[in-house]
Amino acid sequence: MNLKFLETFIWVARLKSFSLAAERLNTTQAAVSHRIATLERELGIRLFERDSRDVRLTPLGIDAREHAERIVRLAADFRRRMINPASLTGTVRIGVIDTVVYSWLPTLIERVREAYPDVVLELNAAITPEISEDILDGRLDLGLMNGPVDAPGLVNRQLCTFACQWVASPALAVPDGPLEIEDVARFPILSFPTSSSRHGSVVGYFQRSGIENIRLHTASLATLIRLTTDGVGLAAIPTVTIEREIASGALRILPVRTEFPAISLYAMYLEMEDRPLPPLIAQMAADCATAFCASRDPADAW
Amino acid sequence: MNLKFLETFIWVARLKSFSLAAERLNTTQAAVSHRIATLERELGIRLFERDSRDVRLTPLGIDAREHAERIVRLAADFRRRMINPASLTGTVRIGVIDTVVYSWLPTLIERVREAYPDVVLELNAAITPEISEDILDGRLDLGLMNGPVDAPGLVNRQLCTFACQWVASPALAVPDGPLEIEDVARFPILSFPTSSSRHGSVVGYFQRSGIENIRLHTASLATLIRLTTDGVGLAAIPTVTIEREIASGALRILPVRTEFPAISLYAMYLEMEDRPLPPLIAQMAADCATAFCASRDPADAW
DNA sequence: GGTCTCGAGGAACTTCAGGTTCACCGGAGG
DNA sequence: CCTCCGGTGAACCTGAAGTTCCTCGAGACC
Repeated sequence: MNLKFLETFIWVARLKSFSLAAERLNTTQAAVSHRIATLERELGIRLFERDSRDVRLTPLGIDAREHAERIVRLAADFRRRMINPASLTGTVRIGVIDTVVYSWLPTLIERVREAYPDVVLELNAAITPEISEDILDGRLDLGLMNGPVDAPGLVNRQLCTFACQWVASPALAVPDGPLEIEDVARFPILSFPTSSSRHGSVVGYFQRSGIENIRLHTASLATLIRLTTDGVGLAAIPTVTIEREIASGALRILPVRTEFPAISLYAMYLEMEDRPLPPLIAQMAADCATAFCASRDPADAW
Repeated sequence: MNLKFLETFIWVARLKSFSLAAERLNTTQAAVSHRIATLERELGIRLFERDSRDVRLTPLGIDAREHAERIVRLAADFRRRMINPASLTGTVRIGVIDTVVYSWLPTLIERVREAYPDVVLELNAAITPEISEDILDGRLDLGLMNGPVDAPGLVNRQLCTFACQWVASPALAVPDGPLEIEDVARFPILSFPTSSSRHGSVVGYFQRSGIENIRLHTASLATLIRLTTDGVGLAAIPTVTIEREIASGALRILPVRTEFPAISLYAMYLEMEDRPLPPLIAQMAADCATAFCASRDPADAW
């Protein structure tokens, strides 16, 4: 019995397909078929019921899966704990959303450099749905993004939550004092890229209050901030990412009654026997996020 | 990472020697060296401190050993639970002491035949020290004997305890009524083979009462029973092994004040990744022993 | 009904991890 | 100083596992 075989078994069970599991494990479908057949022969039991339609676990297989997952998890844990950080090498491809870039990402990069001097980070700023797809398709190793995302085998690790506030340039003619959501909707709204999860929050925010006709502009966070400081409109942004603009007076927080929902950041990766780094870096990210929140107003970040 | 490598690591840690571990694992010392080196390279840490004197675990190695044992145990457990009994084949070499032969061994053989039809049992009756040595040297797979025995990697599983009573032939001129230990010592004493653990009990029994000069004869249990029924002397024997002789009146139990110590039976085997049968048969032996005790006077067997 | 597609399984060949053999080395001990 | 003992390193070998390619069976679609 072999850990790789158990891992293969788990992936076939998760994805209910030999060929998808093969793809995920970077091997051929025949190899997966062979591994499962070997396991079944070794144990003398049938793990999967196959027909041309799909692949299902047998009752014994369901049992076996639980055991197998425990063993593989324990083995991964062993590696993670025992491995010497200095000996880790290679490249980790990380997908990040802008919110992370503008909060604790620099700290994380610094800490990774210190802890794993021979590890190269390849950072890709993108939006959550793109990142999660890239992780599932093996183009990225780790995502730092909105969550959680539910997909077979995807580990979601919560990092922190950031409060969002409506902000505007002081130059913009926004009345002083408490604002209703309708007051906000009179201005152009600057939102995140159309297919991003954050864009959905903005649209949902107004829909819940029955407001339909809003003027929406979309852009990435950096551009958003720039446009907002330029007085193009209002934006709901995690306050921790615009500390400088608020301090300098380039942006001011608007006291809107209907609170904009906070966003939760997650680290995500596929648990793989031969890739110890993603969970380790996810752990560091959690540490960085916690440290970051501790140094901020608990109303803004927790 | 590979379960076989972890198992090798554990054995080197247990035996504190590469070559002994190699012997135990039926491979060459170079292979063991290679496996450890691979593990150490993979983890980037040193697991053992070697010098010409001996092999010791490093502090990190001590940590690793605990994790490794947990993983290997879980994997063995997985096999044991999932494996289809009907698919098990091969020969299991079992060492048994006579007490087991004369109590529940036939039941065990029957049950094994039913549960594992393709498994061949090779039985060897011997005394405890011989059996345990044969297990440690790989000449036997399982022992059913006195215990416990403490040796690295040896699993001791308690099965049952049998009370021992002094018995004699009614033909022998043993006075009726309660006997003192000194009364017993006046007769020739029939004991177990000199190097057996049971022989030690007999000698110790008299020594504790300060009795030195006893006439001792030694033989295996079967011969012992025969000699005792023939009136050669007295013997302290597990009552459950001489039920027939007592029922027929060939032997009678002597009411000796100083109780002879009961004996505990254990199943013993070396936990090995690729040998699922010994623990399974040990489990069946425990079941047989429990059933056997349940059908006897709880004062005789428990 | 023919045929197209999709996924599992099987056969033959290839690859490489891991094993074996053997020479070497360093310390202990006569 | 020599020898023994036990671990290491290197070269070569073996076999388990992987790859490639083919077959097969079951829908799905025309």
